[in-house]
Amino acid sequence: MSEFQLCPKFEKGMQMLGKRWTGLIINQLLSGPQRFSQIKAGLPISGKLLTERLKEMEEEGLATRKVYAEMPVRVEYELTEKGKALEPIVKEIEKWAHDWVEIKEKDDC
Amino acid sequence: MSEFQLCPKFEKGMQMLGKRWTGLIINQLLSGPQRFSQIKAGLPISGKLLTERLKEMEEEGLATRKVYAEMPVRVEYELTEKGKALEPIVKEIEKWAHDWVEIKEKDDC
DNA sequence: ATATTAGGTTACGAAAGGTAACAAAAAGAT
DNA sequence: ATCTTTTTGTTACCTTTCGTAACCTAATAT
Repeated sequence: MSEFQLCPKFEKGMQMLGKRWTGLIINQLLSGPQRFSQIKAGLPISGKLLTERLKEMEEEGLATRKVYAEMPVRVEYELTEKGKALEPIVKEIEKWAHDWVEIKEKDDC
Repeated sequence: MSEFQLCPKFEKGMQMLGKRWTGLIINQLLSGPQRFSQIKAGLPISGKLLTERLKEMEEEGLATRKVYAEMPVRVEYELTEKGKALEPIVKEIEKWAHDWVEIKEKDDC
């Protein structure tokens, strides 16, 4: 017995956000274009996984990758319109987390 | 070099939603308390994973499990206040998916 | 005794995640 | 010319999580 009247668009969206790190990377990029090492410094993610996620995000049309052939090469990632449109979701998650998530230490943020 | 000024509550929230199936299960339960088999019928998830996720959701305080000792046993899962408070997030994801996700087939939903 | 039904659990191979060492490319130093 | 440094990855290797299918339990019905 299997009846999936689930909206495929919604399911797809959930799959994207429901992938480890993706939401946090988007949050990081919401504050503006950033280079690889900056994103990495802001999150407890390994280089391997960050590369992987950024590649996926490019393929999904959430972010763009730009290479600047400078001194040591500079690579910047920037959210597309589609990516920036995720901001309300991230903000709602922030609100919810603030109101409902308990953390041992007194980390009020 | 690692500088994580990331809010732990936010990170925790992201970890919860950023886990496969969790978002879709919450969406399913937003329409009211449901028994195990109903949830399973509404999603392409295996019984094993559904059990696992529901257990995690109980531990996180997102849902409760009630056993009714009837004919064949009936087990119902229901969102807590904390769980119901996720509704705005789910709605935002629905909106975003509707506006931005493209699907091959003409599944407008 | 056997079958049925709901809600799981177990075993096992496949896929994804995490860590750490290594690589490419290009400028600058020796 | 060779060596070093910097940034952005990549590879090898091991652990954890997923996914499928078979099996289990308890209570009734046949």
